[in-house]
Formats: sequence, structure tokens, C-alpha cells
Amino acid sequence: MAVTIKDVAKEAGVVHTTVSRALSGSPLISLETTERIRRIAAEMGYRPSVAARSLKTNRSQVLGVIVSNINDPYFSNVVQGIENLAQESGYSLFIAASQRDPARELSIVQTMMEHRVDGVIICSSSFSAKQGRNFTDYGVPIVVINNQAAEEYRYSIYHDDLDGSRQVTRHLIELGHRRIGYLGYTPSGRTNLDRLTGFRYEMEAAGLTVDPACVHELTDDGAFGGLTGLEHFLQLAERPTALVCYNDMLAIGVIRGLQQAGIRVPQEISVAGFDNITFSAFTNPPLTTFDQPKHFIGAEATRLLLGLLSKTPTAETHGLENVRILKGKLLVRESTAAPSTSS
Amino acid sequence: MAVTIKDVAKEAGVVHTTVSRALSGSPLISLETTERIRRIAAEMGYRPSVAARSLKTNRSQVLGVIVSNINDPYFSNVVQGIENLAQESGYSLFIAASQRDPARELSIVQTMMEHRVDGVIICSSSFSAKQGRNFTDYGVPIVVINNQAAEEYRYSIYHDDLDGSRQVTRHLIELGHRRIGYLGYTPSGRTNLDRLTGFRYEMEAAGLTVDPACVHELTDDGAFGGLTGLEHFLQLAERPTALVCYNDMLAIGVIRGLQQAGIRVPQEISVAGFDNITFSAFTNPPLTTFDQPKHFIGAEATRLLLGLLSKTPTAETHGLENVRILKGKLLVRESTAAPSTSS
DNA sequence: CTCCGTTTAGCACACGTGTGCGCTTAAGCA
DNA sequence: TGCTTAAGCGCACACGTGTGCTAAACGGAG
Repeated sequence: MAVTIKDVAKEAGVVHTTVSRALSGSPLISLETTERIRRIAAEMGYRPSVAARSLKTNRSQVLGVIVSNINDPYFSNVVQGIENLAQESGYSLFIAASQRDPARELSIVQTMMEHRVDGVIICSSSFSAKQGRNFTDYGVPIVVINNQAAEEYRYSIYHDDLDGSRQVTRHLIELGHRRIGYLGYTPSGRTNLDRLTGFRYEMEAAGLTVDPACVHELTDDGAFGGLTGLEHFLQLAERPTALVCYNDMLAIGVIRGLQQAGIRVPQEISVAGFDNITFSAFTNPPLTTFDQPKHFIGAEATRLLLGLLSKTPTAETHGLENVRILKGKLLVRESTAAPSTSS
Repeated sequence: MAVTIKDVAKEAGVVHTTVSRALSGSPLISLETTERIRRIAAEMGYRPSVAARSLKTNRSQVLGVIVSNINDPYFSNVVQGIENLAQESGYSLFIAASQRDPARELSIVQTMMEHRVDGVIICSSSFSAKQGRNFTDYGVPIVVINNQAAEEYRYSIYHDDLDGSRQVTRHLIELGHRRIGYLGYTPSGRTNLDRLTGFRYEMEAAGLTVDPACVHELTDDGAFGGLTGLEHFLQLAERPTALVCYNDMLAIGVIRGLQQAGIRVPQEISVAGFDNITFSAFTNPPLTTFDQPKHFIGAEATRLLLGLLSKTPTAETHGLENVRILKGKLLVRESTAAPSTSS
């Protein structure tokens, strides 16, 4: 079908071996022959078959990327970071969405194994560690991003959610809020836990108590989750004057819900998000949030993975940081303000 | 490294061909042998090498997906539709972002050719037709989604932008608007042109003239583009009372800009978007837009491509629709209303 | 008991590429 | 001229899988 190395060889009047060496720049072939063969190969539009090559070399030049959901502004930012670096380095990307469905996770792992991906980046907080083990058992290196099963994996990139959540909470406290609520999302596991812990930590540090009724957790992320989550807080006899949300999508839903209820943000209630997705700069009012370096996280994960690949499997991976924790920064916009004095 | 078909054969005490036939369910092998071999293969955790297989069969079980930008809510919706169907059908996805950069487009095409993808879905309005020809020249089928170079490709899925834009415009006219502006995005080519044409068509049908100053086009999409685009309209001596935006992202930027300028939406000016991305239900006010069936578009493109693959290349592709035009529906929310009587 | 048909499994080769090793040719030197 | 050496290139094989053809085993019929 396509033009092979043998076709090029025939055209150049040499054997395919010589072509192979010429294209890879082997010193065994004279410079002029190399030049000539390369020219002919280019003219014929020769493209090596990765399939055949990977059969010999055991390298597919493909990285697997597993996300929960492609259609999520947070992940697509991270994936873009991965893609940029991978493409520069000559790697292609298999992207698959697990949808947090175990059957689908299994299917993804099997397919990626069959394709002999060189490495995997798991960018899904809830991906089962058992499935991950399938990769490592076969010598396929894995880097995880913000995964809940921290200890199960050797190489990982994390965002310092605890620190971030503390900064957000402290910001609200410094504005004068005393009764602050937290709206969480349990399926993300550790990530949610860290953010909740940061919230609690800072509240206690300020000598404030956290009313159990002021911590509400959902199993639905996304803006619609924010709408339903808000109802809980509105029903409270004593409403909080500020809300810390697990992520921006929830916060966006909360703000929308408050507007529908005729409650002004931030005059009557302050709302803070987390992640800084593109849209959070365009809500009304613009959302105060914590800017997570999403693109950079993706790039760092890729860099770590490529580093693992360049070493021989047996060599000591000394010098590579196995776990990196990245920090973001607080982004104060207009959805947070001092509480009204009347309360 | 991994367990091969020969390892299984040795374990089962047969030759590798027998294993190959047993796994593919060939009638040449007795039922009991087949069962036994399958059990052993499963126990050993055997996973066939797609690389080796595709060498023989010339099928890689991989589809290439090319988008302009992964980090775009419109595309990620479409890609999710593609991914769902592809995974069901046992295909994996190579996803690459062109970033509207010709050098990067070339690199993507070459890489995908090297991996011998079975088919390609181009979901980037501006992808160069010259690059596309590279695929078809080598017999790799292509399906394009909303591409600007309609005629260059044989198989394509389109959204009826002309119809959609007419519906949006008519909606505004019926509300009583007479002076309506259009904010476009030229790099998307045909898509933008269709939406502009639909706008003009409906204006003329209502006997309204389109002031050239009321048509403004950008080379930057995204919400920030909306902010800068709005400035043009605010500087006009006679401002339009309604704005039709090329997409939701622009509209979101426009709404934000209007709020910053202290102009009320929709009381003083109505704003409409296009695409119905998730976020447009959560702007303030919620955005009137045209709901494009993004997920379905992706699924249809995949279905078309899989259909092409199931036929032999020489067979007549009779019965397959080469071009499908899908329709969406108008979604009236709260960012549009009758113009104030004072104007 | 032999012959033939049927079922089952093995042999050999091919796909496109990379690599160790050996062969040919020319040049250098005595 | 004959020998050594190096340069340049080809031969053969391997990677893991699929397929056409062939060989063996078995059973039934004459």
C-alpha cells in the first residue's frame, strides 16, 4: 500500500538495509550515499511504519492519557499542556475517557497495553489503583496527576490543594467573615479531602468553629451540582456569609442560583471557587478563585514521564523527583467582599 | 518483554499458529482445543501486539482526531461524542491539536501517517485542505466536521449554520429590534461566513438594512475577543440594540464588557451567542443561543467513518450519505428581550 | 485390511524495519 | 606485486502475528 523502505532501496539501487542506515544517520554509510538516499526517500514520500519499527525496538512513540472526562475545562487545560510537550518530543497521544466507570477503565487499560504505549499519564482523581497496577506490572511507567491513591504510585504530580484552600479561606476570614460554608465533591476523593482539610485548618487557626451544617458535599460536580448544593445552605436557619466551593464549576452554579434567588453577590454572600478555569473571569461578578497552574502541571507530568523513558528501565532513576507538588496562587476578583455589617 | 503468542503456545503444547486461530475463533481448531487455549491465554495475561497485527492486516485500530485546540468547550464536546462511539467499536483515538499552525499541521499529518491510522476526523474549521489531501492520496479516509473547504472533501458532517443564524436573527427581529450588529470571527472561514450570511439574509427578508459599521469581525475568538470586539460597537454614534455573536465565548465576553461599562443586558442591549456550550446557561443573564448538537455531530462523524472502513476500499460506497447537514434549535434564555421604547 | 474423506494441527512464509556480521573493493605501504 | 587495513555495502535473521498449504491422525465404508 504505502511506500516502504524496500521501494526506496530499489529506486536507489541498494538494499533496504542501506536505506535504513542512511535514514538513521549511521556512520557506516558514506555521506554522499546518505544524502542521495534521503533525497530519494523524500521524493517518494516515504514514511516509516511505526508498527514495524516498534516491533523491533519495543517502543511505540505513543503516550496514553487517561482522563475522567474530556469535556471538562480543568482537564482539557491539563491535557493541552501534555499535548504541547509530547508533540515537541515526537510522541503521539492516545486519549481515553474513563467516565469514572470501572468497566471502561478496564477496557482502556487493555487497549493501551495492546498498543504497547511507552508510558501513561493518569489525570483522573478516581482512577482505580488496581488498574494502574496492570501497567506497572508490565513495566509501563505511569505518572499520576492529583490522584486520590497517592501512595500507590511511584511518580506523581500534585497541586498543593491544602495550601490553596487555606489561602482562600484565610482571604475570607481576613475580609471579616466568621460563618463560612464549604461545598465539596466527594467522588474526587483525596483532592476534595485536602481542600476541606485546608478549610478546617485555617478556620481553627482563626479560632472559628465549623458548624457541621456548613459543610455540604455532593456527588455531582459541574454547575448544575452547584445549583442543588446551594439549596442546602439557603435552607439553614443561620446562613453562612461566605462559601468556599470545591471548584469553579460548582461556584458558578452557586452564583447563578443566588442570582435566581435574588441574593446579591458579594454584598449578601461571598463565593469563592477553585482551579481558575477560563470562564471564572467572566462570571458576574468575576469569581475569586485559586489559580492552579493547569498547563504547567500537564507539562511537568509529561517531562517526568519522558525522563523515565529516557533512562533504561534497570538504571537508577536517581535524580528524578518522584513526587512534585506544585503551588498556585490566590486570585481575588469581585465575588468576595467584606460581609455586610447588618449580619 | 510482554507475553507473546508463542509463550502461550509453548504453555499449551501447540504451535503459535494454533493459538492464533483459536483466539480468532477459526473453525479449523476443535472446540475443546480452542477453549483450552483461550483459558491459558487469559491466565497468562496475554494481550496481542497491535503493532505486529497491523503489520499483517494493515489495520491499526486507531482513528486520528485533529482539532484546532483541545482547550475549547465546543471541540471537547464533539470529541466526547467521537470518543464514546470509537471506544464502543474497539478503536483508539489519536488526538492532536493543530493550533491553527501550518507547521504543526504538517507534523500531525506525518505522525498519523507513520502510525497508519485507519481513518481521520478533522474537527478544525481551518485545517488546510492541502494537508488533508496527503491522507486521501494514501487511501486514508477522512471525515471533516464543519470545515471551511467544503468541496475539497468527500465526506463531511455539517451543522446548518445558515439556518441557525437566521433563527437567531429572526428571534431578535421579532422582539422588535431594528438595528442589530454582528460580531464575527474570520479565521473559522466558512462557518463564520454562513452565520454572517444567515444574519444578512434574515435582515433583508425583514426589510432591514445592515449598516456596514454594525458588522465587525475579529481574528481572536474566546471571551477576551468579545471584550475587545465590544469596544467597536460602543464607539458607534448610533449603537445597535442587539448583537449576534459568532459563538458563545464571544458573547460571554461581550456580556462581561457591557456589565463593566454599566450597560444592562438585556434592557439596554440584547446579546445572542451560538453553540450552546455548557457555561452559557450560567452567565448572568443566561445566554440566548443556538443549540448545536455537538455530541451528536461527533458521533455521526464517527459513524460515517466507521462505515467507510467496513467497506472494502474499492467497493462502491453507495448508500452512505457523503454529506450530512445537521440542524440544531434556538434556545431563548434571558439575554435577549424587546428593545427599550426610548430608543 | 485397505482406501478415502474428514478433522486437526504444524510448517513456511510474509508484513516492514533494525542490526550483527561477513564480503567486496580500493587504498596504503613495503 | 602482494599484503594489510579500512571503508562501504549486502546477507541473513529477528520482532509478533496471520494465512495458505501440507502432513498426520482418525474413522468409516467397501
